[in-house]
Amino acid sequence: MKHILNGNELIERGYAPGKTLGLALSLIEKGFEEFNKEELITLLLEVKAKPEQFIDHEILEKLATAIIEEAAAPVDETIALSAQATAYTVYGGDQIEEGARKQMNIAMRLPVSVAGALMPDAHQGYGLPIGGVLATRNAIIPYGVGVDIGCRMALSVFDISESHFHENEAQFKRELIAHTKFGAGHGFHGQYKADHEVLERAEFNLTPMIKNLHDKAYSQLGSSGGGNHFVEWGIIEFEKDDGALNIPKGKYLALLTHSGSRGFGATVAGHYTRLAKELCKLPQEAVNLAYLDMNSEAGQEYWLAMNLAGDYASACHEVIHKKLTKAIGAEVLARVENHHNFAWKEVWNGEEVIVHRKGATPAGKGVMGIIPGSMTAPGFLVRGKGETAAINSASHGAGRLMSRTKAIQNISRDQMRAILKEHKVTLIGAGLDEAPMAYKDINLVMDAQKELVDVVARFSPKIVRMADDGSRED
DNA sequence: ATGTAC
Repeated sequence: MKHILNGNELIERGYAPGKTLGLALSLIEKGFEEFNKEELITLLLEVKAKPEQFIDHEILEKLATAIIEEAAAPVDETIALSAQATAYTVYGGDQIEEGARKQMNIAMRLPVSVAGALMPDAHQGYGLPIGGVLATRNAIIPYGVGVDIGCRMALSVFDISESHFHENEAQFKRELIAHTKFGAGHGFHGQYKADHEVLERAEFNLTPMIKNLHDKAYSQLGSSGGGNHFVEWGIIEFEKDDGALNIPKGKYLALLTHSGSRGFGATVAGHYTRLAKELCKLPQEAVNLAYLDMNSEAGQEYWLAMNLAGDYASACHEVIHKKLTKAIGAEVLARVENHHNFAWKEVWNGEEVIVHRKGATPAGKGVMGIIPGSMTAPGFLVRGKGETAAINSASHGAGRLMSRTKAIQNISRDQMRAILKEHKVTLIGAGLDEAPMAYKDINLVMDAQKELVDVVARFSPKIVRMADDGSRED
């Protein structure tokens, strides 16, 4: 090397480390033989101070251009992640895929993260894993709630015996077909549209975007959508009297529904995720965890819209249950419901936090919830034990064993028919991606969360309706 | 999860 000038000397004299420093060091090798070290430093500091005077310089033009560009570039607003992830508890660890753990590790490095937990049905999602619970300080993460805001379960227990149900299965199947609606984009039209007071809520006027969704929300009220959503008749068994629900031990007909906030919630989720990504710049590995400050206008807007979507999802279940209860002429003995894609303000370890449950069932002490299995595996009515390490949560189901594509490739129609026959389950709709074999063993998942919930009753699906195979439904 | 890309 011709010159004895090194990078550290330039940094000491006020050159910022990075692209321009490297450029300066390489360019001085292309000439300046007559310059001594001090003269070189003076020259380079001059370029840095007044780059515009050097933009026509034969050698230093590139350096001057880079300095001007750097000065014009916006300040890097990226929020740094903590080097160390805050510790969190994993339930059913040996059944949880690596991708879900990696995502949770990143979430636990957010500056707003207070506590987290992975439920035994956890698997990889966008941002926060499905089956992930995250408590934050004064921040709400749209992708920590999930795309289907207010996705939830609802159960009605009827005063109808198992034998009465079996003697009239054809009628129950008929009513299930008559009063439910499945498929992406689908809803009710004209006189078939349902009504509910949620449609009168003032929050529908919160923003023009939300106002524009009112018609769609009206039309889709009481519909179920697609994917893993279902409406099913089944038999629920209480092995002992339940005082809280006032249900004597025994078997009853029950209706179990799984669906969310349809197109309304999906559009709200998409809008505020995009907004959060604009307002909250995070490193590449964490972009889908962009959060909104709860005190900001956007944060407050999302909070109201999310709660509206949650109430709308609840209303959809209520409409389905009312229609079917009326159709079969039954009396409802008990009703249980819960969100499993939502965020709540809760106190955890003495601090008010925002608890995000993305595919997780609230399981505070004494809180009832529903954890479905699959179309042939049992679902469970549970009572939370209020486990602090799990942030008062439990799994939201069995969790997937195979991705949708893998299930379609690996499971045959015959296998599907055989397992339905074996469990005496009648199925309307559904593709192979929802086959029972695509899911983990719910019994193993329940075993892994004995510290989180007690089982109150066991639900066995009998007549299940889901959306037809994806692609062509029109 | 959702109509088809704000």
